[in-house]
Amino acid sequence: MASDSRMIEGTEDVCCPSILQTPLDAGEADGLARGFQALADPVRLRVLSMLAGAANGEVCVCDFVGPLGKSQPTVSHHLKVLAEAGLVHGERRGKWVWYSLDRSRLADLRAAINP
Amino acid sequence: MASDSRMIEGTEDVCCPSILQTPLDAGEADGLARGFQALADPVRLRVLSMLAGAANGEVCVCDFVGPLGKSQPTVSHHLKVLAEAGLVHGERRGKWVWYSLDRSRLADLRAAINP
DNA sequence: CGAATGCATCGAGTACCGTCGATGCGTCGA
DNA sequence: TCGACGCATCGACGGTACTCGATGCATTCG
Repeated sequence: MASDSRMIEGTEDVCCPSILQTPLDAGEADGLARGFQALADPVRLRVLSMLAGAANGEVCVCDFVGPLGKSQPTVSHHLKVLAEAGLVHGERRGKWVWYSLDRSRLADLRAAINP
Repeated sequence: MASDSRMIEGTEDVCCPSILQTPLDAGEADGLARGFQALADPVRLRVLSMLAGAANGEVCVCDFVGPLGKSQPTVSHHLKVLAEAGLVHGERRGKWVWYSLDRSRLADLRAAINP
C-alpha cells in the first residue's frame, strides 16, 4: 500500500524551522511550504476564521457550506487539505462531523516567519 | 453604516486582517491568501531565509542562483512574486540588483494567524 | 563604439489546484 | 427494514503555477 503520508521528514527535534535559519535547508523549506500552501486559499482561511470564532470551538460541516458559498464536495476537499496539514481535526458524532482548530499547529507556522 | 472602529489604530488601511475576525470577509480572505501563497513555495522561503541572514540585509540576484540550484529566469520569477507580495524590495545599483527583506510585511502575515 | 555581463521578459511544456456533479458509505428516524 | 440525511470520494474540466531555454534591455568595460 502506498503509505505516501508525506510527513515532515527528519529533525523531530526541530518541530518548526524558522526562515531565519540561514541557509534554510531545502527539505525544511519544502515542509514549511506545504504548511503555508494550506493557508494560501481564501476558502480555507475563512474556514479557519469560522473555527476560530466558533462559540464551542467546533463547527459542523453542514454549517460551512452555506456561509462559504461553495458546494459540499468543495468544502469537504478543503477540510481534508487543512486536516492533512494538521491545522484542523475532524470528529464524527452521529451523522455529523465536527471540525476544530489546532491552534498549536498554526502557532508553528507563525513562528516560522517570526523576525 | 455605523462601522465600529475596531481596527487597530496606526494602520492606515485594512492591511492585515486577522482570521480571528469572524466571519472573515471574502475579500479580506482573498488578499490574505495571496500573501500566504507567496510563502507557499520552498524556493521563495529559502530566498527569504537568505535575505534574513544576509549580513548587510541585502543579496544580489547573482548570489541567489548558485545556492538555490535554480536557473536565473526561475530565480527572477520568484523574486518578482515576492516583490509583488510586498515581501521583498529590489534596488538596482549599476549592473546588479540587490534585494532586501520587508520585515513589516512579513509581520502582517504573521499577525493574521495570531491565535 | 563594440563586446560582455547582469537581470527581466517571453514562450512553451508539464504538473498541480480548485471546483462541481455524480456516486458511495455510514448513520439516524419512521 | 427502508428511506432520508450528512459527508467523503471519484472523475473531469478549466485555470494556474513552476521551470527553463531563448531573447531583449540596460549597464559596464576595454
